[in-house]
Formats: sequence, structure tokens, C-alpha cells
Amino acid sequence: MKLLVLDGNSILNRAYYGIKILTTKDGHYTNAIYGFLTTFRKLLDENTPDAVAVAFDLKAPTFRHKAYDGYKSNRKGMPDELAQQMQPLKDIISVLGFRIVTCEGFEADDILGTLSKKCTDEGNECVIATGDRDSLQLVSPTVSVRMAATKFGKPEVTIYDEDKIMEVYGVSPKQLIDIKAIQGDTSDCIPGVPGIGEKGAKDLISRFGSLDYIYNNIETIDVKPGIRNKLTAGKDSAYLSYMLGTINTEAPIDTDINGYIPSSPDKTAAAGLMVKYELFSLMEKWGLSGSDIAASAAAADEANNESRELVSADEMPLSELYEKLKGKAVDFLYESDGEEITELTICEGDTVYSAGAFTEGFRQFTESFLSDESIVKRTHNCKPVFAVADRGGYDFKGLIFDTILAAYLLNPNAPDYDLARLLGEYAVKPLKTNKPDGMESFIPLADKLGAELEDKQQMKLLTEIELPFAKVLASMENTGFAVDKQGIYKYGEGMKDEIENLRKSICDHVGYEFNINSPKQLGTALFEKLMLPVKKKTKSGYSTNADVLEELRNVHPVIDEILEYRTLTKLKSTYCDGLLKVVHPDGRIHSKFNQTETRTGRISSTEPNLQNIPVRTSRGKELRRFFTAREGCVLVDADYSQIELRVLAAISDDKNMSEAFRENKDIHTATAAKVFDLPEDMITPSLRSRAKAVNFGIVYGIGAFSLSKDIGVTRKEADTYIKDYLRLYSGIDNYMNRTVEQAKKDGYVTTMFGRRRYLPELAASNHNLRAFGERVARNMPIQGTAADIIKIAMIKVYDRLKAENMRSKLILQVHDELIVEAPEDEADKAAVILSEEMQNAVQLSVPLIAQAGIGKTWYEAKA
DNA sequence: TGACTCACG
DNA sequence: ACGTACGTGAGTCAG
Repeated sequence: MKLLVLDGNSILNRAYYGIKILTTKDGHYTNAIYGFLTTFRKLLDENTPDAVAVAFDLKAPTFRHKAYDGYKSNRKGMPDELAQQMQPLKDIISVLGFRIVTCEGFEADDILGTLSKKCTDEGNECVIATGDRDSLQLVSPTVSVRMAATKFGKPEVTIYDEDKIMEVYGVSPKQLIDIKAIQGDTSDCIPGVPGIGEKGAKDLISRFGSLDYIYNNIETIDVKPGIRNKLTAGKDSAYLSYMLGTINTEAPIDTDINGYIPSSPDKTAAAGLMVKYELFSLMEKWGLSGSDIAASAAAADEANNESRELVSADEMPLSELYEKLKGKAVDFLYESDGEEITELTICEGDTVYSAGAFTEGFRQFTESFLSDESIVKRTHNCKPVFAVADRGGYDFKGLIFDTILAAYLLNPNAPDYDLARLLGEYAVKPLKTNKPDGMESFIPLADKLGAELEDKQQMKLLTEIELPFAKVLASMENTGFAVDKQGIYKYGEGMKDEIENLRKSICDHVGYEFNINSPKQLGTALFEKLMLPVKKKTKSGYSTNADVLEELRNVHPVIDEILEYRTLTKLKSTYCDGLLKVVHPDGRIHSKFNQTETRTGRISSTEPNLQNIPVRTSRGKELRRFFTAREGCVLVDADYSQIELRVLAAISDDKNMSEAFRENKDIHTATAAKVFDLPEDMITPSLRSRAKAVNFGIVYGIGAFSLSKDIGVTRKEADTYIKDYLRLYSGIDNYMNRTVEQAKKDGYVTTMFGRRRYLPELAASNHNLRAFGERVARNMPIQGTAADIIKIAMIKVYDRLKAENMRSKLILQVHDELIVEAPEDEADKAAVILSEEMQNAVQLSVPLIAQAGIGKTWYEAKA
């Protein structure tokens, strides 16, 4: 008989780290399962055992588990994403007909030891498969070890028998314990003999054979006095280590080999699990066919038929329906014409009710239904509902779940959050119903997303941030931003002649008429006609961007004109023409704020984008004079001072940077003083701006090359800046390293509030892609935490303005800046509320500062 | 539609 | 040896 014993934990662990993070559409991690089953199949094929046992530890590995790379399992346990794969794998192993062995108080290793000893005793052959070198001590003439690793996604198996161990370690298997007793193993908490390491231990055992021999002859063996002293001092520790390092062979488990002969697989169940975990490529290898899939689908349907069934209700007066719904938990879906809700489908219990705008009293019903806090609601896409309520002058209350926002929190990388796509992504099985109207799918989807949010501890993020925040955004969209249409128009007209003159002059310089707006034609003109030196190329030709042109400014007078032309045409077409197109009849611009667009948790603004209105140049900034407050109102504008660096100081807990903020120093000057080792009053504007660039670079994940390009120093100098910076702000250095390491383990990064971003790039084989992933890992927690904070601030500002019965309204957010339109007599109060709520939005270990300004226009109000 | 450029934080 | 800072949206050209 031949018995194959697998060390389940260690092989699963190797598989997890050897294969890039894989998930199913509904978010189950599967990479370790996949890797394990691939390795398992290979082991079966190569060894053709008569019996098979798969051993697992009962809990997450704590002591004897071997560390992988920097992963110290004895401190942190296994990552969630690996732990989640444990049970599904065990399920699959079982239905495939194999026996899983665990034993309270014993580790997988001990099970391996016990079974292999039993085989030896009975004259059977035993093959141990593991990823852990500790098991090599079990090797004997009848016991061999298959060291399994997963490299580049492929299983690799190395055979260790007595000869191989002699070849590699120069000792017998049993002597490996003696070596370890002296050497110790920090990851397994085995002390060894202090002061003697791998080389010394190996040397001692290969020369003297055993721990006993060494200590029995401690006075006479030929070793240096230092070693002898260490051995003498560490004797107790060595024997303790010997005991700790010896695998137990007496675990109380079933040792009847016949009990491990595989039973025939439950192919239907196996196919079901393989489909569930999307392990399609493994199915054939494990002998599963299409008919098994069909059988499992039929079985699933059978089970589904027994679950909840929705019934559509008969029509009833809406007032009666409202009474029925009071105090109940409901799901609702709606149709809207962009202004009003035109249809409602409401499910309470197993009954689905529907009503439309054609019914008498529908509007009143909608208002009563939406504003009744006792009716607890889940829906898909709440923002338009908040907007309808806001326009109708009532509050939308009782909302506890939105599938769009939930799905965004679960994965901000998704291309969109359309109901149809989510149903596919999360593999939703519709409930049975007599009248399909969407509810039958929406309900299981919402259930599933809710369970996953709970699982990932993101429910608070949904209910305390995103849901109330949607209401703020709806209000901002409804309110809009007043603009001076005539002012914008005149400003644009005023540029026409200038643009035309520049165009003529540029074409004169070049010598022929061409379209300056075409990068291709411009490239031809500059680099082929005028023969200017080519600085950079793009995929499709010469690069003509501002960086390139800046370098050519002294080479040819036409360059300045092109830069000026670009600036003016950008202002004219994007801003003047662009903005005028989207002014509503009410004289205001109602930008849309998208809550589920960015991967970091920021919002974005479209049609038009009000988050990129010029400010950096004086000419562009003029445009802000045309963003005004309505008659009798003023604008109150407040922005956070250095919110991202403050967040960085707080989450990295860096001593120096935190101190600078607690003392309310100018952070760039403080940084310059540190990095250039000068007193703060010696910091020139140029030194300060270099430090500023480094501070930004750090937030973005920095490279010396880009920094040098940005501030015009050599790459070497830039490198020195970064090194000095990270030495002086060692807390930041530490934090960044920790974050990237954690991200590689988990496959995602998080903000202080639990917002996640998955980083599949970190597992990429492509160097650039991986480097990108690392920069994102460093940046997202900072940018995302800042985004979380301003969202909280906006909710607080909104609630406070409402609670104090003010007519002031939030109208715009630009990442670290908020704008409120306030009646003149409320302005001062609004300014106080704004800066107070921004500063107190959350409590960090460094203060948050927000400066408010008041003015008739955005230009004047920006502090 | 993708590539390029440039506006913002 | 490689390519080169994070996050967005809009206008324009050209295939």
C-alpha cells in the first residue's frame, strides 16, 4: 500500500502566495484553492497512491508555521483572503472523495508524522506532500517528502529522500532536528542555542552527529572556546528546542490506512462547487464533465424552488397601501423621467406592489412613502430619489441600503454599477415570482451585497457616509452655481482677436497654413519644417506637450506664441464656450456629481466639470469672477490646508511631520529646513518649492526620476532629497513600506474608514504595472482618507445648515474646498459653520485647519 | 474610438 | 533592463 499525506495548510499557503489574487465575479477569492487543486492533481498523478489523507491545522497557524518571505505568521495569522478559501477548499476535497484529517491540539505536521510512522511500522510506503521543510525529519527508507511549491502559477514538486537530504544538508533526516535544536527558528519560536546560527549548527552536527554526543563530550570535543561556552550556556535551551522541533508521531487520529482509501467522488456536488468558484480549467483534470455541471444546475434549481416566492398584489387604493407599509422593511425600485418618479415597485415580505403616475394620488403617495422614516427601505440608485424629494420640499427618509453604493464600496474598480451588470457580476439567482418586474433579482442582489459589506466591515461606510452623502450631492445638483453668462461671453469674445493674431503669426513663422490644434500637424511644423530638436516622442509621433515646448522656448520665438495660443484656445473652447452651453434657464450651472466614479473615493463632476475651473494662472483665474452668488447672497468658500499631508502625518504617525502640524508650521518650509538642514528663516522660496515638490511626490508614491524632472535637478540630487526625506521622516518611510507589504498580502489597500481599493496590478509580472500598483498602494489610503473626511464634513455642514433653519446651501466641492451660497445676513454664520464642521469632521492626531473666505464671486471668496 | 493635450486637487 | 508621481473630465484631431 502507498499512502499520500498532504500538509493542507502549508500547500494552501504556498499556493496562495504563488498565484496572483484571483476572485470570482461575486468576490470569492480562489487563487489558493486553484493552486492547491493543481498541486494535488499533480501529486496524485505522479504518485498513484492507494490511500490519501489531507491534514489541516484546526486553527490559523500560530507557532510552528513557517514564514513566507516577510510574512510572519506567528504574529499576524493568515490574511482574510486566504482564510476565506479554507472552507471552500475543504468542501471540494471532501466531495472529490478524499478524507480530511484534523486533530484538536495537534498540527498538520503531527498528523503527517503519525501517519508516516504508522506506515513504516506496517511496512507500507508513505509519501508526504508539504511546503514546509520541517517535515523533512520524517524521511526514512519508506517515507519520502514531496516539497511542493507554486512558482509563477505553476506547481513544482521536489522529491526528498534520504540521499537528497544528505546531498543538500549533509546529514540524515533525524539529524535535521539536532541542527534545529542548536540553530533555532525564530518564525517557529524555537530558541536554539543563542549565538550559534545556521552555519555553526550544521557544522557541529555534521562533525559530531547529535546533540547528545556534543553534550556528553562537551569538554573534549574539538571546538573553539567561544562555541563551547555558548553550547554550555544554551544547553537547556537546546534540549527544549529539540523537543519543540521534533514532530509528534503519536497524534490520536485514525491510523488505519484502509480508512484513507478514497471513496468515489460526488461529481454533481464537485461540479457545483467548481462552477461556484469558477474553477473551469480544473474540471476536466478532475474528471468532471458537462453532464456533471448540468446535474448540479438542476440540483441548485431544485433547491431554489423551495426558497422564497414573490407574489404580485392586487391593485388597491394607494392610501391603503401606505397604511400597509408603515413600520415595515421594504425594497423598492423606481422609474423616473428625470424630474419626477413615474413608477414605483415596492416589495414588502413576499408581496410586490406597483403604482404609477397614471394613478390618482400617486404623487402624494410617493411623498408619504419616501418621507416616512418608519418604512425602512433598500433601493438601487438613491441619489435621484433624494433629488426628487429635495425638489418636492420633503425629506427622503428611512433609506438603509443602495445596491449601487454598496457595490461601489465593495469594488471601486468596476466599470459601472448598472443593475444588469451587477446581477451578472454577483451571479444572482432570481427568486421565484408570478410576475417578473426586477424585484426577484434585486432582492437577492441586495442581500448578497449586504452580506459582503458586513463581511468586509464596510457597512458603516455605507450607512454613515455614502447614503447621507448622496443626499448632499442631490441637493448640490439641484441648487447649482449661478454664473454671469454675459461676463463669460464677453471674456470669450475678448480673446478672439488675440487667438487669431497668434494663429497668423505662428503660421507665418512656420511658413504655411496649418491647424495648430492638431498635435500631428504641429509636430510636423516644428520638428520637420523648423527642424527644432525632438525632445520626446509619443506612440504616434512627436510629443508637443507643454513640457516639451517649455524646453524649446529659447530655441525659437514661435514656441512662446504656441504656448500662449494653447492657453487661450483652451480657455475659450473648454471654459467659455463649454460653460455657456450648460447654463440652465435659471441662470445657473447644475453640474452632476458622480459618487461612484473614482477608485479612491473622491467624487467627480461632469457636464460641466466644475472641479477644474482655472485658478493657477491669473488670466485663467479671472473666469472665477463670473461664478457668483444669486441676488442678495454671497459665496462662502473654505478649503482645507494641506489635508493630504496632515492625513499622511496622522496615519503614518510620523513624529516630525506630526509635530510640524501641531505647531501649525508651514509644512513645506519645515520640510525644507529638515531636508536641507538649515534654520527655517534661512529657507528661500526656491528651497521651499523643492521641499513642496518632495512632499507632493511622497504622497504620489515618488520616483527620483520624476522628481528630478519636476524640480529641475539631477536625478542623483533628487535621489538624495528623497533619501534624506525618508530618513528624517522615518515614520513615513516605515508606513509606506508597511502599506505596500500589506497590500501585496491582502490584494487591496484601505483608508482610515475602511474604504478599499483592490490592486491586481501588484501581482502583475510586468514590472511597470507592478510599480504602478505600488505607487497606488501608497497614494490611495491618503487621497481616499482625505476624500472620506471631506464627505463627512459635507454631511455635517448640510445637517447643521438644515438644523439651524438657514437658507444657506452647499453648492460645490473641489476635493479639499467647499462652497456655500449664503444670504448676506447669514454669511458670517455660514462661514463659522463651514470651517468648524470641516475642522471637526474627524479627530486625527494632528489638527485639521480650514480657512473660510466670503465674497460676491468665487474669485473674491477664495480665501 | 483612442490618443493627445491640459484644466483642477 | 525597464520607464518613470496620484486622482479626475473635456475638447480636439484623425483613423
